[in-house]
Amino acid sequence: MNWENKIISEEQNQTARFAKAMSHPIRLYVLDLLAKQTCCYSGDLSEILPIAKSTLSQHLKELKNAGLIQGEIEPPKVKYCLNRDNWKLAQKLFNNFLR
Amino acid sequence: MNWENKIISEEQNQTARFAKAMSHPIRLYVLDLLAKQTCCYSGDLSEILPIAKSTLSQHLKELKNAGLIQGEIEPPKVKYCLNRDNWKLAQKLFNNFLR
DNA sequence: AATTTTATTCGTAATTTTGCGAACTAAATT
DNA sequence: AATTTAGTTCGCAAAATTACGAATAAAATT
Repeated sequence: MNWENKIISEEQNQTARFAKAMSHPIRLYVLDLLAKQTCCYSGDLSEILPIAKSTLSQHLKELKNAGLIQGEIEPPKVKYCLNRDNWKLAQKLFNNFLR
Repeated sequence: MNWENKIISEEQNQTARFAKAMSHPIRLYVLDLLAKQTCCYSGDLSEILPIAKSTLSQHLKELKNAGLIQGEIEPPKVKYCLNRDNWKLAQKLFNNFLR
């Protein structure tokens, strides 16, 4: 869903992509948590959130695809952290957009 | 899609709702336009945007349902404007969230 | 009264999203 | 070598989203 028809700018497309990643309460919760602390394990999230592990995995994958988080393998666990660069980019884009 | 399971706060749910409204390039474009000028007619948007009028109507309806815009009937046209109160709320929520 | 203008709603189809449990992977432990 | 632990991927179903054209609505103009 990338309107490159010169009507919608690349900046707008990127903002929409970030918004989409944030548009599900579970994903927003995960981002919120990661923004407030350093990192967390997938298992910690799985204990808190009332969804199947496979569903959580999918949401984490979407956040990764959107570039907002990254996962480091610490066998047998996976530690997730914010992607700080893209988080800053999101700040910038939404700040501009909502001005 | 409103997780009122005390795990996800009402603030987070509201932020996710706004994000969802912003998650489509066409809707983002409309919001961007309305934020930069005062108001505009549905017909103006229809001329600019490469989608059917009925599709545009649906997107405008979603933005209205999310509380981000409002339409005033000026027969036979409809003038759309930002809902400034909720726009401010969105600013606040995203500012907090992305901090 | 018939027509024109502007926009919405309806009906429908294609695609995407969301969610689950079962099956699988990969490393660590027994 | 078998088991345990932590997560992901697969296969599937239900629901939501996106999009279109046709039909409709409502006021203004002819």
